[in-house]
Amino acid sequence: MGFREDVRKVKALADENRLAIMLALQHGEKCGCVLLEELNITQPTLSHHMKVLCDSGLVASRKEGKWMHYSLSPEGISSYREMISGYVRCDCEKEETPSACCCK
Amino acid sequence: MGFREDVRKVKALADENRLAIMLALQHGEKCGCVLLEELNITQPTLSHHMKVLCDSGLVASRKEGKWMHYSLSPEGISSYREMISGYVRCDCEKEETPSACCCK
DNA sequence: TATATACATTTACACTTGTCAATATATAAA
DNA sequence: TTTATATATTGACAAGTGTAAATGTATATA
Repeated sequence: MGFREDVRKVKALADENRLAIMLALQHGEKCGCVLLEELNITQPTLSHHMKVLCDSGLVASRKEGKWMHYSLSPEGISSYREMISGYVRCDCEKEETPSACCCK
Repeated sequence: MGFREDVRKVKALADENRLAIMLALQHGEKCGCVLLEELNITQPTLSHHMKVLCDSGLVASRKEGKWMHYSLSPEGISSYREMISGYVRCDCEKEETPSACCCK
């Protein structure tokens, strides 16, 4: 079974601060120093969380001068949702009215 | 901020064995002893994972004699997907063609 | 009652993870 | 070059987590 990579992606969101970062980036790109002001964590801790999010593919980064700009990755988001959908769904396709299933 | 409960739900899937259990239950109800045969873990470990999944709401349990029958919870699945969608999405609603966004 | 089976709980341990202080690196400005 | 700013890395530590052995509990059967 090769769930290791999927577990890594799931774990990328298994933290309060990283959930907060995902919300903070929903309205567009932000640099690290701005995120740092919004979250009650130190700079090394933020740097650690951004690395986890970027490694998962959910967040993309762009360096400009001495600033790092972070933004949600459309491909990463799409891929993440599809991955989750593979595990969090029932077998309704074999039912009589699959389109009415809760998992849709 | 109150991400604690959401983090707990995310963490419910942040384990290889629990992902495997979600797949094993996709085709319908199974009792613990059957799951035990499919996974390479001991009985106490399975019991622990089932508790985590049930507490998250993703899995429902039903006791029948000395057997515990586990199944995916439609409500739990629906709720989980909605919760994830709240974090893993961009701000496309404010764009010109939100329906064409990757996050849909 | 005695025995067997299915499952839960307790306990202990190794491993992982989030955190911050200290330090390092890179870039821009004075 | 010197100084200030933004970020990354290292190291240490406490807390959390997955695991299995041992044990407990409930139910069914002989």
